[in-house]
Amino acid sequence: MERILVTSALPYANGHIHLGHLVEYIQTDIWVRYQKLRGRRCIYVCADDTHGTAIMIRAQQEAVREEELIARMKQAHQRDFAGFQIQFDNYGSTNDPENRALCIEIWSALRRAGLVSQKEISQLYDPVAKTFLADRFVKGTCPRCQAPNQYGDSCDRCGAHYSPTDLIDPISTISGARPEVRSAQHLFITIEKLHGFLDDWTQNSGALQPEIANYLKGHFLNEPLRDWDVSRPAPYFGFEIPDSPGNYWYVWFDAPIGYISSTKQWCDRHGQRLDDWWRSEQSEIHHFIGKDITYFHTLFWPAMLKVAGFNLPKKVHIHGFLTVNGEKMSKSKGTFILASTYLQYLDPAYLRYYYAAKLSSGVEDIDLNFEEFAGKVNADLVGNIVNLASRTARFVQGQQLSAVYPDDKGLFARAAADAQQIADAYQQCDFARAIRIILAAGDRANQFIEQAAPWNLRNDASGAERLRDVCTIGLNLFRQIAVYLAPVLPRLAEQTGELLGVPIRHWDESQQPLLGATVSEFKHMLRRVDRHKVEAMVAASAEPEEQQEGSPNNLPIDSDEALRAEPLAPQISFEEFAKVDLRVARVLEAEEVEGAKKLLKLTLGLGGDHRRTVFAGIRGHYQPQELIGRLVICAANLAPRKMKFGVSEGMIVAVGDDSGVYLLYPDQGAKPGQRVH
RNA sequence: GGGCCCGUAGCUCAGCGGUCAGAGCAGGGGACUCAUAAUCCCUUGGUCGUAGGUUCGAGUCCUACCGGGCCUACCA
Repeated sequence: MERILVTSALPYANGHIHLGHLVEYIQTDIWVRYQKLRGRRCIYVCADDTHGTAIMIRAQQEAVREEELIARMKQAHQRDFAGFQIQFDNYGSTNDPENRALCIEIWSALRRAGLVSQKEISQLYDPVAKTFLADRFVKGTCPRCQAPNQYGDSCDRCGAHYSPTDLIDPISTISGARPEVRSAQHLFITIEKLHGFLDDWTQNSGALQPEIANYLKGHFLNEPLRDWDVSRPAPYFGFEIPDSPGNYWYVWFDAPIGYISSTKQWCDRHGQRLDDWWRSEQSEIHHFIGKDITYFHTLFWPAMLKVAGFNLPKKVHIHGFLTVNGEKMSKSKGTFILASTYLQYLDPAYLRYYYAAKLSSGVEDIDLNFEEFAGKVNADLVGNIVNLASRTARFVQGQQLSAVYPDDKGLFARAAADAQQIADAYQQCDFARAIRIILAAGDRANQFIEQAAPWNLRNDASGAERLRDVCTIGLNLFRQIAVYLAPVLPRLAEQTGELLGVPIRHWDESQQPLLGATVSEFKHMLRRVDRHKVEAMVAASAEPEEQQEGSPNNLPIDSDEALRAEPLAPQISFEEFAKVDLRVARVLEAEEVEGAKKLLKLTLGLGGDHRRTVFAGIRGHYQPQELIGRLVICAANLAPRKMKFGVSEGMIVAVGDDSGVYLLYPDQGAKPGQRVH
């Protein structure tokens, strides 16, 4: 195939990217990077989905123009994606002029095919906000079970389905006004006329996973397809329909067209013809979507493409949802984690790897379990894979790898032969299988190094050649794995290129060992997951208001063990307390103290040039790296104390004993130098 | 109401009609010390949700039931 065009679903401009979205974008990005690594001509396009009532209302609430809102959100989305190394070839917007032009083109085709009809629809209307109300913007009392505060389409208490006009005492969630029933003319697409085509395409084209094909057959295609309502009366934020003034295309009509218009933008920038990508036998289209938007992409969208003469998707890859610690993401539990929040605390490589290790080609949900997340990354990635480089490169720093590949008992050849299986797994989106095969190669490599014991060869001149050979093998086995993992961990592939002086560019580099290359100084490629940071991320994501809603009965029952172990000190006066000057300080530097078992040497900043050197007995409980930048509380007027390793000019406040030490941190907003009162 | 998916060791999963059901992590024991408390070796652990059926033979196919998740078109 000459060209491969890949898309992810267009994120809605009404909210920020969170870890649930990222399942899809990371999955797609891995697949695209795999294709590119194989040397295939592949582009990855996406865009912001910007239209609809929700955007209009939000813009009203924030008192900005819609264009401003969506521009701001697009910028935020792109920054989040870049932070996770998701590499789009083009990122557009459904509000771009290219999209309008393509909407018109496809609309005309639907008109010409006689598929557009007009019908009058009765809908609830908010007279205050002056807008028609989608079901989700209406609340009221369930007509069946009398449950209050139910949405306009169904009751989550008794499960009844009804029309919003059946609700008792309905109110608009936008203005609080009582909605009235109004009717308006809507435009419909008679998708039933394409029923035969959809039967065939969904069941026989191979574009859909079997369970999806089944689902469609059992649910939609077993009866006449209902007409699809594709217009909304003004006011609506979207494109006005040229031949139906006052009506706008429903957001789900123009959203998928964004796939094409984003491609168009890329083509215009690269001197390519759009038709070579969207109307060509030599091009295949792959959509990656979540299961919630299945029918839009497997019924309406193929119907539109068919009528307008575009290529049909070669494959619609449908994935499940993300749960966190086994439950739906929850704002109150701090498991509704935004991409930007994650990036403040953790390396994106962790999540890319973790998702890859859990993703298969099915539509099952995947669970992000933080305990497993930390364990998997630390054990598999750092302990097994990266450790291969870490434990061999240092022996041959600044030297060259052997000129002839030494006898490695067939290890390199064996892993080279795995390439086909790994490639198949990537191609089928069964990344979990790819990772399993790759990890097995890592295990074999570690076993080899264990047996070859390079550390026993280094001090012996006669062992120098053998040492070089062993490290040549170890580093090549590592590099081979880095090639296989390059789609998942692009940064690791880059670092491997830097270490060995030859960049990784192609899958086939897994097939031949690298010889004679000069080994650079080894630098850590990936740090272990710091569980404190995971906790901090969850804490930062928790919405405090909802936490307070928790019943007092849910408070943990604390033992008085700590109090008994260390009884309260004698009472003091306020004046005595006030003598202690506690200050907020920022950790500017942190390092382990040579020769000391428990001490870390910290440089604290109190703002401006005011600095203190403090020795704290927290080594083993905190990594120096993780402390840098944090705010702590320091006893600032304590007399300096000479210690074996230098003078300590204060103390930092912490609780605990040898079994665990916990630093105290000021809440957000505190500034260095502020006094504790 | 209808539909789809899932239910295999404490956890995450592999196994998709045929050797005594496997891996990683966690747990237990040992070795090593090059490495980011990394690595290596050994080891504990499952009547494969339940009950029937098809078959010479079933986690593996069929049926029912139980449990969990999700979807159900003028919701983005």
